[in-house]
Amino acid sequence: MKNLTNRQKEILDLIKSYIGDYGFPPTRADISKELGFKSANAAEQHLRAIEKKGFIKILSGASRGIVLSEEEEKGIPVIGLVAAGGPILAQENIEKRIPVSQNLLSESVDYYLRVKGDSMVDIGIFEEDLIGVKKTNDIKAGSVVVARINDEVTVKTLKKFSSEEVILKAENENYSDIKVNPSVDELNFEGTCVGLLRNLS
Amino acid sequence: MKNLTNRQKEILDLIKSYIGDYGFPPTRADISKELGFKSANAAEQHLRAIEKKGFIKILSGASRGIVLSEEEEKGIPVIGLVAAGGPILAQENIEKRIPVSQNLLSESVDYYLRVKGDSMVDIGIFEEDLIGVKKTNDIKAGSVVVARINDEVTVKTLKKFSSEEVILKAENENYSDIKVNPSVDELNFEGTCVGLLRNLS
DNA sequence: TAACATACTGTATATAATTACAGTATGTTT
DNA sequence: AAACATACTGTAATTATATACAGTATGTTA
Repeated sequence: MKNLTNRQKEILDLIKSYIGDYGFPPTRADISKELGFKSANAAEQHLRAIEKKGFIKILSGASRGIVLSEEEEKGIPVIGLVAAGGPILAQENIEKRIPVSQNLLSESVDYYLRVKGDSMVDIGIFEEDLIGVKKTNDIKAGSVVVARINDEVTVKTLKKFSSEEVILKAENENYSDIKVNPSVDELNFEGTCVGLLRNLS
Repeated sequence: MKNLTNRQKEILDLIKSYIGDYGFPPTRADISKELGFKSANAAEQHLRAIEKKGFIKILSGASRGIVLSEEEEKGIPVIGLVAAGGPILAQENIEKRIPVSQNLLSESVDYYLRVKGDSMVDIGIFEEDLIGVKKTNDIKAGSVVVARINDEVTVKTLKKFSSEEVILKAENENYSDIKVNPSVDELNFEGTCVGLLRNLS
């Protein structure tokens, strides 16, 4: 599936948000009004382009006949084990998908990560829990982060964050802090933990 | 909200199932075709009646402008504090609703209950967490249950369950077991805990 | 440099869709 | 018995919507 241009992304986002608001897709005129087009045909042509790239299906003749493609509806990916080397969201890491539901966790979740190990039990994050992760560069000390140190993905509380030293704290007294020197070790923050799901049944 | 007639229910169900199939509501003609009406006006008048009873909202002028009412979209209720005396799911206890998403927790959840207190921290259930509760009579020792003892609602692990004695265990060493004699105290099981949601952000 | 994609405006038209009005028939409520 | 709700058919008008065609302008790809 080819990539959308920024403008096309804007239009696709508008369609999704319109459906969220009204429960049905917008007309060409609705889209044009929202984005300031003076001709409904601008929207029409964008829709054709987006359809060509496979993100939507246009049902000919039907009013508001815009159908989001499978991929679009799929929902939020759940990541099990992260294969070393690749990006977290690589296809092979995706265990399943959870249907989107906006208000479930207050902030938007980019993916769910299945927790391995017991290093966070003291703040109630247990093995096999799913933590909701938001991809962000806005990393703050004190928050629970998903970090990648030399290709290994770990979930910890960020205790200290400076260019000389980063301290990651396990919330379990049996574990000691992880100290990383960003100039020596490769350190990336994959995101911040904004929520948690657990199946008990 | 008045009750729908059977025919009106059929039409409402058709609308929901159409939305499920296509992602947008049907036109009057679509409804008529599906139900065998020879006039689109039959559908129109049914819609008006259903709107009058509060189950849908018709957006005037908009094609396919049928919006399911709050109650129809329901979602799963979130219960905050439970008012003494009444049923848990009474309207006044419902804090908000979370959109349905079937696969979120593996079993079906009837409602979410906001956890008060720290009596379950040892198994990672913290204050303000939302536990997913399934109403069931199939109560098993070892599972986390929502019980009502003399009108007070509590979440505990069910340790022993017999007609002479019921033992509810707090998962926190600072609390001791609650022993209840069902023939003396009023004891009801509201449901079993099948999952957990937590907002961290 | 030609072909093509992106990103629009502007006009026009066929058809999709809502919706009003006029009926018919049956059953229920006051 | 009158008034009203349900459950439709049938016709028609207006408006909503999709969509084709003709342009303009800019940037990218072969």
